[in-house]
Amino acid sequence: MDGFPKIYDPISTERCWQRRWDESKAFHPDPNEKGTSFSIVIPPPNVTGSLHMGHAFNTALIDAIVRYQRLQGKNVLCLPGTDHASIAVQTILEKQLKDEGITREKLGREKFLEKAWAWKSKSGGRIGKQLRRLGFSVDWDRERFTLDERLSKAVTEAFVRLHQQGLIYRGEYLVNWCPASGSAVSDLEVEMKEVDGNLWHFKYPLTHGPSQTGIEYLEVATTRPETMMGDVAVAVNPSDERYRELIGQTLTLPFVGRQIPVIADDHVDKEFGTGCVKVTPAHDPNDFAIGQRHNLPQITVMNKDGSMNSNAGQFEGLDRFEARKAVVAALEQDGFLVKVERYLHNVPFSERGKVPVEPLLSTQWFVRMESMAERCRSHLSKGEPRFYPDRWEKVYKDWLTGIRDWCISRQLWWGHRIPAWFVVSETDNVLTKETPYIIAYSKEEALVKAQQEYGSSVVLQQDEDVLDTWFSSGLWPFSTLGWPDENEIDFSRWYPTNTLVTGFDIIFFWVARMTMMAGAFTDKMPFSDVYIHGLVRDEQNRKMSKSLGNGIDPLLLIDRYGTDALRFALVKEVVGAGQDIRLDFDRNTDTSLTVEAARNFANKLWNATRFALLNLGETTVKEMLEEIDFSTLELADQWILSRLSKLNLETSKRYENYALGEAAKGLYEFAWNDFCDWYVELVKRRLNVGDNSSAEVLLDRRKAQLVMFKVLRDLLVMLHPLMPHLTEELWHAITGFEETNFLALYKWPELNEELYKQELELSFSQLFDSIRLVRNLRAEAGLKPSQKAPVRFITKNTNLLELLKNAIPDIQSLTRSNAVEVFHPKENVLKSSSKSIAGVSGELEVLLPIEGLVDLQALRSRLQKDLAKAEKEIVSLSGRLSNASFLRKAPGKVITQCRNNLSDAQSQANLVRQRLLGLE
RNA sequence: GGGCGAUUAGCUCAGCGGUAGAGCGCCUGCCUUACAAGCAGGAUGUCCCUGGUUCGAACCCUGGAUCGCCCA
Repeated sequence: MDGFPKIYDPISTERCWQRRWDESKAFHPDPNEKGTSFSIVIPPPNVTGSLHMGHAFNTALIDAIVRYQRLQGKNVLCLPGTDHASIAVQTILEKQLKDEGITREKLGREKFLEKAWAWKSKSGGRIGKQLRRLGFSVDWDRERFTLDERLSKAVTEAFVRLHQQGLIYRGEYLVNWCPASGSAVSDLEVEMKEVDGNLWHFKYPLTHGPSQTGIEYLEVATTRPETMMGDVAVAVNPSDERYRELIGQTLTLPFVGRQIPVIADDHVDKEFGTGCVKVTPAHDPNDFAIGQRHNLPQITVMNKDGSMNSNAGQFEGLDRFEARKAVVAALEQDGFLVKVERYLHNVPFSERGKVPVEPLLSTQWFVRMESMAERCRSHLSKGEPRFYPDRWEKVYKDWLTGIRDWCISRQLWWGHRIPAWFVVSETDNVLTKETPYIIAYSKEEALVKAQQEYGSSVVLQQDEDVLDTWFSSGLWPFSTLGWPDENEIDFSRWYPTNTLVTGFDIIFFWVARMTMMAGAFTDKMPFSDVYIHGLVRDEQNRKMSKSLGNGIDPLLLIDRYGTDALRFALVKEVVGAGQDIRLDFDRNTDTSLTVEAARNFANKLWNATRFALLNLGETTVKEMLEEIDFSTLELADQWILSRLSKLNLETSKRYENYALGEAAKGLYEFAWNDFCDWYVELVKRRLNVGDNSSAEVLLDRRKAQLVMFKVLRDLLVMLHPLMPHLTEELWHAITGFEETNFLALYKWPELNEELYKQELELSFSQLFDSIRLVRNLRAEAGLKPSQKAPVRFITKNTNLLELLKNAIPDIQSLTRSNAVEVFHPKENVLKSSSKSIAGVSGELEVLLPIEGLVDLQALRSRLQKDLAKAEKEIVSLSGRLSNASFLRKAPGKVITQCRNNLSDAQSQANLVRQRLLGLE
């Protein structure tokens, strides 16, 4: 067994199979092949990133699903790729440029993009390598990147079509402006954070002196004093008696001197502050709405870098936060500041830029969402797609209901440039809000169109902006398969895809965008199932993130424990319904007890296989498995095959229903408990016979070998989706490496329901209980494991009696007894052993006749403990059984069980009492 | 303000109407020739609180507490 060391080395094994799968293109499906299709596109990782635990988790789940489907004989495509992550890449590159002392504007668009591509190919390659180390069974030949030529073509196509349908428009609206990245961002890229700030109260004096009732000024409260130069009105509630007489009058804005009207608007909350609200339409979404209702001007007081502009008068040039201080100081100095309150309020932050977002008026491109969302809602009402766990369906649906338009333009360079050409010659060669534009597939087409409309001397200028990365990601399930060319064979073969597997954090960003885009362009939902999983959290239950620096590098754990161990640990922890999982990790030693346990499991399987091979004999496993005859097997063989067939049924159900954690646990328990702890131990006696034994004994050995290999092989297949490398290695090992195909491309074991024997399983669990009882007694008696001792069973239960009699050799070997006897109480054989150690379980009495060694006191207290337990049970059970309504209303099955349990407890109590008397 | 989830053994989590479970950790004993990354045995719980439904509640329903997340 040179090639089979005692300890499994995952590193070399995993590397070997990864290379072989890769080189033989094992996961490169042929679209022309027969069979049911199954397809998954992976959530494209950010091309700039490196692999984190979230990817490892997502990969473990997807790979389990696709590997399972392959074993089911389907024609499976699992398509990998990355997205271009506009803002992230650009942020990184600009930082690099800054360190070199230049700006992207100085460098120029073309040079900048060259750098971006160079960086992409470096970092994209890294992601690919890392995904390979996870053993991800994707088709690398079909790897895609959102900026690929074909995917870019799909983006243009999508933009053009949406525009034709009137679903894309351009306009000046209040958008979320991120001063850090110098771009607009969408609503989803804004996160609200509670901030401990101030509420400043100011006086705005009435322009024409005191009112009839003597009011000289209105007091307004704001958290953002720096925007006051953009105020165009003060609003009060029309029903507010305090200010009714002032409506229509004007106030004079401090510093600026502008006269602004007092207006009435129902949306003003009378109770909040003074009931007067300053209205700044160009810097606040609510004020923007008020401004629209009252036809107010919009005065922008900031530049796009967050500094104050000329409308801010004396504050021009200051950064917005410096301006806040300066404005407050100036107001105070001039006597306009009434008071300052501490105030906890929500501030919108840019998710990427990590700075407060500035609501800013700006001309951008938008997608009209309502009709697209409506189409999705209608699909959803037909169960398309179906969410696992289903509660996420509600989250998805709620977001689609009352959806807002999507700002898709970004003032960035890295990305898909918007296919819009402005006819600047129509507006004196200057780009303005009024400049007409042409949407086209190419510059040439745009020119032709423009000339037709505006004459031959037009001058065109393409929009500088790019599209939101999620716009292209929204096309991912079909752009990767060849769309817009719907005749593309991959598209017709694998679209729509089957399952999308992703974290709940991107249901809106990505899942909903894909369904909307797919609905619009393919008239189908892009996948039938959405399997939503949780996030991996750190040992303190925090979300792992780059900015916290609390991420755990999966490769660190892979190097230490192996990929399969990490994957199995992650999946086994999933179990429940899309709950977050917490991974323990010791940062000082880079160790994880959870992953270590999974590694130990891998080693257990390795050694179970090692044991099997040590007992193989001369024939090959292949021959062996062909000769198996299920009709003449020993009871233990039948038992393990019954357990195995049950496992087969349960496990395939679990894989189908995305209950992967349960699948993992079920396989773990079967492998470790049923197979290793019981079956292998039982079978050792039968294997451990000399070659010149009788024909009957040799035949029995043969059967044991057969069954052991059958079970092991099926187990390896079923476990393969979760631990692909180890199982591939062991599967080849037990076939003597004669098999040229991969386990990964093999087939799921056939389910033979005739092997399922409920009665037998019950008997064996009784047998195991009996054995455990003996072991327990031996331990209490202080017998060394190596010390042989006799054991006697006494029971009046004839079934149990038979069972134990038949299993005498097994009991002997599993309890290290040198003589096992089984009696009916009528057979009066107990006299000499009244002082032996005894235990009772139900109707079974176990005696260890080892007088002299027995500690009477210990024995008595043990029996008393048993008695107390049995008596407690008797009280509880007889209480229930004497309850008339229980007998009337409870199902017969439960009552019968209750009666049986009671009679067990009673006979146990009686037996224990007798034993105690015998000790007097 | 609206919604979702969690709360079970020291830790991480299963169980979701019929006498409380697993893994890890802990204690005791074992190098029993597959595995000490192992084997055998053992200890450990007001199943967050509160009412209610039920013959019976960790599980279903009221109300509440704490923690976390999403949306406004």
